[in-house]
Amino acid sequence: MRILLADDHELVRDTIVAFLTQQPDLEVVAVNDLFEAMDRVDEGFDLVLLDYSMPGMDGLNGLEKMKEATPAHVAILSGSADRNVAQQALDQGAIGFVPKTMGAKSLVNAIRFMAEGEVYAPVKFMTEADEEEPHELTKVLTERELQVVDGLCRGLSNKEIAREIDLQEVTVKLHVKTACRKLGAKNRTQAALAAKEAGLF
Amino acid sequence: MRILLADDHELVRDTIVAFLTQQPDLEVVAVNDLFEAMDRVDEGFDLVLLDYSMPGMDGLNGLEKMKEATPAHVAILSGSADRNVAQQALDQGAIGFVPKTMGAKSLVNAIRFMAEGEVYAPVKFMTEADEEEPHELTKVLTERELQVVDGLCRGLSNKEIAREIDLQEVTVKLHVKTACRKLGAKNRTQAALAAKEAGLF
DNA sequence: AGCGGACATATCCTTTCGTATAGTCGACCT
DNA sequence: AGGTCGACTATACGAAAGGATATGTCCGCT
Repeated sequence: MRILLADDHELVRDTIVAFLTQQPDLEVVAVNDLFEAMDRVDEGFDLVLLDYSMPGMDGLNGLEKMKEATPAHVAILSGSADRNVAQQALDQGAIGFVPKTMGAKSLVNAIRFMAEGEVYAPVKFMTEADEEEPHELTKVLTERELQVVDGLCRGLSNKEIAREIDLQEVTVKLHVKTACRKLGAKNRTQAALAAKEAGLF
Repeated sequence: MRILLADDHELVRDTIVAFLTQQPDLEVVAVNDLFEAMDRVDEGFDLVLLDYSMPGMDGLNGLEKMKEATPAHVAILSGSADRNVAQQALDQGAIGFVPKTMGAKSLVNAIRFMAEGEVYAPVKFMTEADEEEPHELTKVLTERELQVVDGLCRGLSNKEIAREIDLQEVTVKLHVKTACRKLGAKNRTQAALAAKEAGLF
C-alpha cells in the first residue's frame, strides 16, 4: 500500500514514517506541505494523509482540493483540531480523521482501515468532546432552573414539572421565565431546543 | 493475540475463524453461546467478541456479565442491530461494535484495534443511520404540517407561524395538532424536540 | 358523480403559558 | 445591623395553546 503523508512538522513526519515503514507492505512518501502533495499525488497512492494545519491547507479547503486532484482516499491528520473539525472533514468526504495523540500501533491500523476504504474516526475523540459546553450553562442556571429545564426538554407542562420536583406551579413558571432569559429563549420551546443544542440532557 | 468469539451461527463463526486464523499472530477460540464463552473466558484473551443475538445475551445484559467476568476488552458483533444498540453498547463499556456486513480485511483491522484497547465503531454505520427516519416523517407529514413543524422547531408561536406562511392562526393550530398526533407528541415542545431528534430541520 | 384526503376557516371553550407584582426566608457581604 | 441577592411562594390577568366540532374548497381517484 502506498501512502502519501503531508505534514510540515519534520519531527511528526519522521516519526510516522518510521513506524509505517516498519510494516513490510507499506510504502510512504512524505512531503512538507499541500503544494508538494498536490504535485506528487499523481504517482498513485492508496491513501493521502493531510495535516490539518500546514501551508496550503486553509482549513478544510485543502481537503477539497486534494479530493478533486485524486481518486485516492484522503484523510485528515491533526494535533489540535476538535471534534467539530473532524465531523466537518468527514462530511466533506474525508475517509478519516486521525488525531496525533493516537498510539503508533493504532495509527497503523487506522491507516490500513482507511486505505481499504473504511471510514475511520476515533470514537473516544468524537464523543468525549461533547462534554465541554455544559459548563457554561450549568454555571449560569441554578439547581432549580436546571431541574425545570430538564422538564422542558421532556416536553412536560409546568404542572407536571411542579409535581415532579414538588414545587408550586407558579414557582415553576418563575424558573421557566428566568431560565428562558438566561438561555436567550423567547419561550419554553426555544428554551428546550437551546438546552438540547447546548448538550444539556 | 488471543480472541474469544461467541456466535450461535455456525456459518458466521466458521467464516470469521477462517479469516482470523490466516493472520499468523491471531489465535481464535470459537464457541456457541454466552454460557460457553463465560466458561472459557478465564483462559486468557485479549479480546472477546459477542454476538448480539445469541443464547444467553438477553440484549446487552450479556455484555454486562462478560465485562464482570473478565478484564479483557469485550466487543459486540451483530448482523442486525441498529445504531442505537451500537451506541448503547459503547456506553456500557464495550470496546467496539462490529456489524457483520463489514468486509473481512476490515474485520481483522477492527479486531487488532480493539485488542489494543482502541474503541472501534464503523463511522458509516454510526452516522448514516441518522438519515433513515426523515423519510418516514416527511412522508407522513403533509406539506403544510412540515411548514408548521419548521416553525415549531424555531420556537415560534402559532400567530408568528400564521404570519409567516400566510394562514389564519386557527388553521395553524389545526396543523400543529395533527402534526403532534403524527409525531407522537403531547404538545408543541415535544413535537419540536421529536422533529429535531428525527433530523428534520 | 361520488368519495376521501389535504387544506382552510370559523366558533366555542378549557387549560396552560407568560408576565407583573409583592412578600417571606435564609445566605452572604462589608 | 442593614443591605442585597437568590430561591421560593402567592395573586391575578391577559395571551397563547389545545381540543372539539362544523363548514366549505380544491383535487385526484374510481
